[in-house]
Order: sequence, then structure tokens, then C-alpha cells
Amino acid sequence: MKLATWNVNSLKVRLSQVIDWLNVNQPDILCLQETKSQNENFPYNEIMASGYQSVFTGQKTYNGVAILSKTIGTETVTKIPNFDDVQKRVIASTFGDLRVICIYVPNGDAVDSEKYGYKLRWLPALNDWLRNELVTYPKLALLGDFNIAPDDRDVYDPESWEGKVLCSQPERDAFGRLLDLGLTDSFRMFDQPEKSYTWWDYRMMAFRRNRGMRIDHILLSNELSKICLSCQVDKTTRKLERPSDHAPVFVEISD
DNA sequence: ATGGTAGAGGATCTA
Repeated sequence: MKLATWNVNSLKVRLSQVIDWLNVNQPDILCLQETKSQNENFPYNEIMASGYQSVFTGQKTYNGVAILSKTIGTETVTKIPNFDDVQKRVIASTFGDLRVICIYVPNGDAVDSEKYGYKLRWLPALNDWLRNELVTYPKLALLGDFNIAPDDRDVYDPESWEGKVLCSQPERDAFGRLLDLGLTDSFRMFDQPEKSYTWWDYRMMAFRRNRGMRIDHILLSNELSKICLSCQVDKTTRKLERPSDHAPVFVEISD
């Protein structure tokens, strides 16, 4: 079983790349972030034609998340319960006994900004919800754009980024509290290439210079992490024409 | 050097 996540930065622009990626990689689940598509414009039929179901929640211009899957999901939820949020950043669905939660964590802008405060309120709300979800669903995968580089080795220049948004201690502590729930960062279960990242700024030729950050993650509950076989970043999409600024991450889990 | 690129939407906002 293959589970993947990809911040596509506009599904409209990236649709052909997404469909190509599905056809080549045949994931069971692909979580998308930053679809930037209202529900009525979601390319449901085009994705269906490649053999994938979709559940999605979107809004105009910003945010938007979706789960594409080979089988139909149930118990779909499109928000963090008991947390008021007009921004569409969460979708969860169940596939057999597998609970998949797709998230697009607020970016935070800068540590002295209002958006950073929103990010630091959003993450505990997610945490509280996940604590309950893990009781209900022992096989739980949390995938998405976390907008947090958990460690200095996840940052191309940790000195210049020290304390900045994506790397600040409060954000890293919030990430740590997700792990404290019993989740595992699947990427770090395996040997990985040095300087592995999932996002590179469009500017300053950041990808060519590998000035990136590892901010897209797949966290697995204990029942899944113990049967997880691999976790990889697929940098090939970032080399395409008109790429997303994020690369897909995927895990293989034994059936 | 506080820049720069991309997407949405149609001027800026977000990342």
C-alpha cells in the first residue's frame, strides 16, 4: 500500500502533472494541499478517469485540500471539530481500517505576525482532535504540508533560519507534541540522502542550488509505523516545466 | 543587498 502527499500549489495548473503522477506511481492514497479550487470547480471527472475517487474541501484563491484514492472513503470530515476556522485546511477519510488525515498547516508568515499566532493556535487544536482520532483509529496516517522543518538537518541554512518561521522553537515544540501522541516521522525511520528537502522557493534558483526545507511530512501511528517499509521524496516533479514548489512524499506500507 | 517568483484574480495577498 502506497500513501502520498503533495502540495500542488493550484490543482488547476498542476492537474496534468497530478494525473501523470497517479498513472506512474499508482498510490492507493494521494493527499493534496493548496488546491486553490472551489468545490464546484474540482476536477472530479478528470481524476475519476484515471481511476481515482476524490473527497475535497476548497475555497477561492487560497488553501484547499483533497484526498484522492483508489477506493471510496467513508466518515469524511472537512474541519477540525470544535475549532472555528474559515480556511479550508483539513480533510479526513477512512479506507477500510485506515484513517487518513490530510492537513495544510498555516504558513505563519513571520514569528512577529498575526498569522504566526493563528498557526500556534491551529496546531494545538489539531493535536486535541488527533488524540481522540488515534483512540478510534489505531491505523492512522497524518499527511500534508506541516510548514515546519522539525530539525536543523531539514533546513538548507539552519544558521540563517534559526528562530524564523518554519523553524522556530514553538513550531518545533508543536511538531514534537504530535510525535508525543504516538506518531512517527516516517521519513526518519530510514536512511536518507543528505540535504533531503520537500520545498524549494521559486525565487533565487533555490531548487537548482538545493536551498530547500523538509516541511511536508507523513506521520504514522504505531500500528502503521511498525509495518512501514520506506519513505521517499520524489524530486522529479520539481524538475518539470511549471512545477509546484513542493515535491511529493510517499510511504510504502506492507499490506 | 530585505531583493526574487508563482498563483489567483484582476489590486494586492499569500506563500
